[in-house]
Amino acid sequence: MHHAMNLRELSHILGLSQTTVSRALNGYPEVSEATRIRVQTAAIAHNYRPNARAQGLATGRARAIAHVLPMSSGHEVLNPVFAEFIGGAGEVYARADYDMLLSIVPADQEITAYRTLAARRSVDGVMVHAPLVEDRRIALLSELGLPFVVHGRSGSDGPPYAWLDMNNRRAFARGTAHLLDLGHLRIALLNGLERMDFALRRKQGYLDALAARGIAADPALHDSAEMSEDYGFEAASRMLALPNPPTAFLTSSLIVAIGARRACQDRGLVLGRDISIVTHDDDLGYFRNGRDTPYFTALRSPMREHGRRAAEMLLAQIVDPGPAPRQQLLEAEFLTGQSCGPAPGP
Amino acid sequence: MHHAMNLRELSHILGLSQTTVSRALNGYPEVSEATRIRVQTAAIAHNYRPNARAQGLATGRARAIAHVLPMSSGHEVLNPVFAEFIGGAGEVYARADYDMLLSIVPADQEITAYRTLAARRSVDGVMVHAPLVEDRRIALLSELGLPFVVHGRSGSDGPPYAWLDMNNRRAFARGTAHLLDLGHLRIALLNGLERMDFALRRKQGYLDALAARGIAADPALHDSAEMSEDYGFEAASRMLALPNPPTAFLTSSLIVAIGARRACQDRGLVLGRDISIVTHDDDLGYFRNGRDTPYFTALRSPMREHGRRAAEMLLAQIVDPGPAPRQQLLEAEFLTGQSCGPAPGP
DNA sequence: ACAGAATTCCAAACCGCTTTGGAAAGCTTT
DNA sequence: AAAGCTTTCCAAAGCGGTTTGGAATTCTGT
Repeated sequence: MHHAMNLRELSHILGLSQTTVSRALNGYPEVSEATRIRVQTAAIAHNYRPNARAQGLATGRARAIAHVLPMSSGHEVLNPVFAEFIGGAGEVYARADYDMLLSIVPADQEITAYRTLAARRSVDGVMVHAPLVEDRRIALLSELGLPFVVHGRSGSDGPPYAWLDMNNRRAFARGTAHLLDLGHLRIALLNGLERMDFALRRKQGYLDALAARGIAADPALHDSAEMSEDYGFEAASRMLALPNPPTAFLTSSLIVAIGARRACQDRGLVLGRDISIVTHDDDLGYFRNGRDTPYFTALRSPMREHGRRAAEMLLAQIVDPGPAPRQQLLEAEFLTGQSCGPAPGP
Repeated sequence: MHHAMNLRELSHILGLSQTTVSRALNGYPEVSEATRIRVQTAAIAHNYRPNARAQGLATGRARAIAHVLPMSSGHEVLNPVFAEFIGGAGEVYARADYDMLLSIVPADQEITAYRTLAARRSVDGVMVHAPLVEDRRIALLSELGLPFVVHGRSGSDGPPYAWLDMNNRRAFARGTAHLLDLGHLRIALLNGLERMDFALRRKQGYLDALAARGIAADPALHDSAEMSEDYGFEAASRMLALPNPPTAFLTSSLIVAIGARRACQDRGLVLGRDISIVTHDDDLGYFRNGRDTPYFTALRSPMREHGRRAAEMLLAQIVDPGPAPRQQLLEAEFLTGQSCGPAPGP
């Protein structure tokens, strides 16, 4: 275990001042090319890297981004969707030499967590995950003057802010329309929690498509909960046991679809013949919708790519806070799989 | 947007020196209780929190832990198992007022990433994920003098280091024995990548149990790959198509088991009657093995809890580097589900 | 050969905190 | 009232970088 080399020591070794060494390493023009090379090779040879905290203190920039994940007493911490998004964002940060700070805080301390982040100057920016229909974080962060990007949106009013979202409403309208085109009339929606902004928009899309064909939505065919395999299984089982069961499901995630599939299979229903499923697909690395050809007919929206783009937006905003906040609305890709077929005859 | 309050300003407001204010806030005894209260209320009123980088620079401690996740060109970044572990660790860090630094780096730059972390003094400790059978990181971190805890183990030789692992070998021996007890003779193993230490140990456990009954392992009933749903599906499908197919599967994760289940169901086999599955279960929040009663017969090893414990080990080691590195070997819990039955007669 | 410009380097201030070594003030003792 | 303790506070020196304002040196042009 050797002590860490620091700037003073390195400059002593080189017989130069700290100023010159610092400038040589940071690419300032006031230093001759010869000394720059000499300094750089010495830095590598002695394994010198500037102390992150000293550098941060001097420059006033943390070169770090925070992702705050609320942890309710339940289990919804780092779900696979967050994980994939964070993976994408992390790639971008790594390339740009930014650190990622992951804060996992009890849900009721989330606001405090943001305030602390700002007051302590721990990070240069914040990524906001999973916005609610009404989300206080957006106003808070604007007030704190901390650059941020929201993955998703929240409501529709208020001053503009930077966000990146998929067009949930259109995607779910499209999925519903696809099932309607196949003749399905009893289409069930297994949605996420509808205090989440994205889930509400998805429901609106579903209702839009039904309304466009003059079909009344049946409340018995609509459920909303945290997305998990057994939620999909239980909700689908319950609906299939109705006197007038659905002939198709629209699910809000692949995991829910898998649960729904299990429910169908348990009742001996064959997917694509007796029953149809259209699902949203976040394109998770560890849970793919089929290897090469899609298994479920799906609306795909690649989370990893969302993470990359959102991170790039945030970094750009930090480097140049000037321009008005940007927005990106991405369309989901429609994938035809093997999980859909025409509505079975009566 | 207001500027951040700092110590100097706060001390001016209070008419005290920075020293006194700092000591009042950090609980030193040299300050009267009256001024301490006066200082504390003023700090809250003016929303003062010490600048993280200045504090770190002065104390020499970062109050941060790094988790480095290698990102190969494939997709194995933040898999759900990592995510769950990190969630558990993050809870502990938050309670202890530590930050979590998540570094996502290209796999070939992982060693550099650790060196940089050490040289820049970015963190006080490191968590090592997913150790390989031969893992260079352990020697490197020892050499760098950076406290670390390994989640898992690597090989068996070399100087001791801190780790937390489940008893993979015993767990898989037990799972195999359970199937043997049910009369199964053709038991397939769908393992993870066997350059990972945990996967090799699991294979050993499987072989142990077979050997204990004098049964030769059939290479056709053994596969190993990155754990995903479609790997489970494809490997199981392939094996079921053999002239002499397996009557039971032992899978290395719930996700693989779900894929295997799909393969069985596609061939019309009923789980627990025609075919049995025993799986390892990491007890992931978002992918539970049944809601209240287990669906799959499983060896459960709660990842979240692993994360908590490993984080506690690491923090303890940072606070007091004195004692010899600790190790924790946890036993998996055996859960009886509905996925197993006696071997079908010939 | 010399003034003036350009190049190359450095001493010192600063970022915001902690912590050391006293100093000043308040209380007992004798 | 002086001496000796506590109690309470402060000035100043780090921590390890970046950056400003000059100074010393070398390079031009005449």
